[in-house]
Amino acid sequence: MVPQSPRTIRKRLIEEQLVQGKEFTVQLQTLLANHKSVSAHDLIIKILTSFTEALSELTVSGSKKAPESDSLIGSKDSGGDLRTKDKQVVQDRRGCHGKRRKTSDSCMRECTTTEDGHAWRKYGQKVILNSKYPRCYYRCSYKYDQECGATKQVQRIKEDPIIYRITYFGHHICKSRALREPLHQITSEEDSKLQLDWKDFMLSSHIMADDFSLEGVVSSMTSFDLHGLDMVDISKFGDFHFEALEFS
DNA sequence: AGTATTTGACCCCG
DNA sequence: CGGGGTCAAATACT
Repeated sequence: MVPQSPRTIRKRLIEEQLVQGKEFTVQLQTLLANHKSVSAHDLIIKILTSFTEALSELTVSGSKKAPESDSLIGSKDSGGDLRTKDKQVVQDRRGCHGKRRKTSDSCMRECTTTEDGHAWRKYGQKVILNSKYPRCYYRCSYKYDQECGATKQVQRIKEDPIIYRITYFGHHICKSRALREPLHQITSEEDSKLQLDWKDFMLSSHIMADDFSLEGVVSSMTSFDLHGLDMVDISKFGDFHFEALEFS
């Protein structure tokens, strides 16, 4: 008997949780098909527990994120070397936040679309050394509404077909845009686009086939809370998204 | 008018 | 010291 490494054990635990989550969801699908939505909430809770367990396993190491000391007006930090310029604005704290650590939890994927079902607000763009295309910085649109700390970076890496490298940081604790909108407000055109976007997103996760892609899928799933599920057509996510959960 | 994006300033960290 | 992440004023959009 070869002793299993902690990594292997963790991976097995995560796999168990995800497989269980998959089974629960299949049950839920059957249940909803039979219009017995009474115990659906129980199943949803089980599903969320499974994914949350798996997610916490994935993020337990290296996720010691520095709390964002959001701009306290007037409290200059110890450095405080605001450059002297004619147009200097007093108490300008631009760029005062700590640089993101490489160890902070992140996942990367390469997609043909930047759409991922979440609402993002662009807050910056930078030219990157030795890169043909600029890198764009996005934060969750609900950063302040729902204190959601998720961010992502998008950088085009290839033309024809256009491929974007998208790096996600943090996890959404908000309800995503798609889930906030009542189903009847989504036009058929938007609906089919959403499906394509999701398919592309999930397929790209499959292509990446590493721990991080798995984390991305799981973090996406955990944003489906009870209220969201009330509004969303679950069958939309039924056919394709689990193929991304298979371990390679 | 309210909201989103652009863009240069600012500064942390390797 | 400079690359790159974030801020926020200016600008564009709806």
